[in-house]
Amino acid sequence: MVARRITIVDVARHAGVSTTAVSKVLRNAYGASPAMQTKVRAAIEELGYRPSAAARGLRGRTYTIGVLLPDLGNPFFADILAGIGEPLGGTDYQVLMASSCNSQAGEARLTEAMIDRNMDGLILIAPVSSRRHLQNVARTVPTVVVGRHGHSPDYDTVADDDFTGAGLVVDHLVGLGHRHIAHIEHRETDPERLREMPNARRADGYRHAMQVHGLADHIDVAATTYTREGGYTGARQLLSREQRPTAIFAGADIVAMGVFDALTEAGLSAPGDISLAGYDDTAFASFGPISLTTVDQAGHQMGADATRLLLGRIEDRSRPTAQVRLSPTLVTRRTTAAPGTPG
Amino acid sequence: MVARRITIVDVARHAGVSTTAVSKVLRNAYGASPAMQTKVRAAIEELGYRPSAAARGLRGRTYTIGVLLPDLGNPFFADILAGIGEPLGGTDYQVLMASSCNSQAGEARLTEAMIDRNMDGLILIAPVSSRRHLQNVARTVPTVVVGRHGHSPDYDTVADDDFTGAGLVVDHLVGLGHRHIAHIEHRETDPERLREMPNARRADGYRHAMQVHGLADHIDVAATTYTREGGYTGARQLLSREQRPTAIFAGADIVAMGVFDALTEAGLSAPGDISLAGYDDTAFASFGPISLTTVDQAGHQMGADATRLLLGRIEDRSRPTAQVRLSPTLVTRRTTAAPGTPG
DNA sequence: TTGAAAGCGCTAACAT
DNA sequence: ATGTTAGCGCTTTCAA
Repeated sequence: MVARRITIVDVARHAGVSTTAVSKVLRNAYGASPAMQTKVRAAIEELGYRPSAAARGLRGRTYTIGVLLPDLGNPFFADILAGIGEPLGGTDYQVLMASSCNSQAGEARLTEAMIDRNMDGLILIAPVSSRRHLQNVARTVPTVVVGRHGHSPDYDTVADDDFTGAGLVVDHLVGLGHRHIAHIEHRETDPERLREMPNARRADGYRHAMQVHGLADHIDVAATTYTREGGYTGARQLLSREQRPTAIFAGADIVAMGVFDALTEAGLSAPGDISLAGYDDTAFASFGPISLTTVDQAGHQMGADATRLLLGRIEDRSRPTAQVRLSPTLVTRRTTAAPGTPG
Repeated sequence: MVARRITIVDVARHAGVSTTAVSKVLRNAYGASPAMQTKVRAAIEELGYRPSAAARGLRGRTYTIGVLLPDLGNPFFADILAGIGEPLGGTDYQVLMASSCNSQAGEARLTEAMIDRNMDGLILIAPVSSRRHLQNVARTVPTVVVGRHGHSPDYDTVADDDFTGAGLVVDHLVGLGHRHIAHIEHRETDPERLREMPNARRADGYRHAMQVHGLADHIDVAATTYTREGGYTGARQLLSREQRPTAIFAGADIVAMGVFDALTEAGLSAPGDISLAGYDDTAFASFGPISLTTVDQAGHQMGADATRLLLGRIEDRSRPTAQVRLSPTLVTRRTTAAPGTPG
């Protein structure tokens, strides 16, 4: 009932050549005459042969790249994914993704699963694992880490300059006349993550920019999480301050979404009652009724760069690692205005 | 430099048994005494052995389930994904996803890629491929199709009762006093898809419900696509009608998002100027400033049911196919009100 | 340039 | 209950 799959043996027989010859043509390897190539390709075509990636993996490559996402709910990752796919057009590589649910355990399980499935390379997006774990992964399989700072001799990195990006937001708000600018950050205590995670760099950038503007006394941070719930909780904290901020810089658009939930609940609006800025420039930010001021960190390009680095590392595992740092840009929309501007 | 991977041979040697014995323990297969089990498990533990899914796949299973998503931008799919993972906890199965970019070519390429990688089973979410292609896939590998109607002897299906769901929305709007209720649908011409695609069923449900309420003359459909752009375009069409509708039923929340874009642009709001309902009950719908009336189609449960059906089919490929039909429920929020209600 | 033959790590018949 | 052996479909030496 189920048709037997066409194998390389069938192709070889059909073309009247050896399986070795077919293999060489498949891989564009050295040692196949034009005549041989033609013959083999014709046989492949006629038989509708497709190589088994699983079997190939046992000796050579699986032509599979694994992408680890923290979660699917955050629309920012869709941008990165689109970028990742771009340089792969026209190659035999396929991208397979998995979501780690933002947990160290999940990341460990999934990186192992991808290694066990002989993937040729891994792209880890904003991983929360320890540096040690990342190194172990990278020593086993070519790896690129996206959205996390810190050099490594074992993996390449692509990240946005989050420190500067946060500064852009503060500069913008100060320029509008704000002084009480609060920030909602993702709570971080681990010293390693404090150095490497984008959220920590943004919080640092916020603090630094406030100081530069002589507003050190007005630094006000609500430490929650980079989720919609975190934004809601953080905003409630900030709104109940004795000295309520006139502007909130949420560390991510998804956080700003939660801030909006809290504002709505409190009968407030942005920018009428309070200015609000996010980070990531997700599709949500450009949404008409919201029109969120945010920071574009070029997710698409981050993804494309990551793929290019990975393909390079797959070809040559010993080449020195690279660190790509992308410059963010401010996207001014309608949720930020001078304090006291009527809604 | 790169440590050689531990194989089943290492484990066998370490435990002083045959590789067959180890294999049996790994698979909980018949023919391994408790003593043997203990010995082997200890060796596995000590050596930190993990089986190569790739190698296993060549003979048995890869313990990998492939999920095909139309796109990552639509937050509804995150719900389904969460549901898919649920019954897999505690098993050796891993879920690997890929996004087909909503194209037939993409779906064909990715289903092939998953088959070439020896996946044990496939879950196809709202596929746009021809029924013929789906059958071919399902005859090659156990397959469950989610979010698409139509029986098949080869694959199981899980779908929401979209026809009824659309009726719920119309009933609600009519109950509020609306008569000019318009619908934005995903344009469909292919007769097969007209029968099977959820969007077509929703459009049918809308038309049918309008007739039941004696509003056949007020049926008004803008045919675009189930995207934010489609919602925007459709809304612009509807807003420029001589007889402007007092309510719009968008076929999906993501479409409603585009409608909001258009409303904002036109200086209108919901429900003040026009009532608006969506479909899917995504995270976006519950967003405070929006609070969209919509239909909950229990994405989580759809995913969980799909996985259970798939696991069953993997165990027994010859069992008859099942069709699970889930009942949608209306989620009333703040974008719908009686016509003429002040915003 | 071509092909024969030996594996990759595992599972499944088939002994014992 | 345990082990021996032959593959799964491919790639990679290594001869010819």
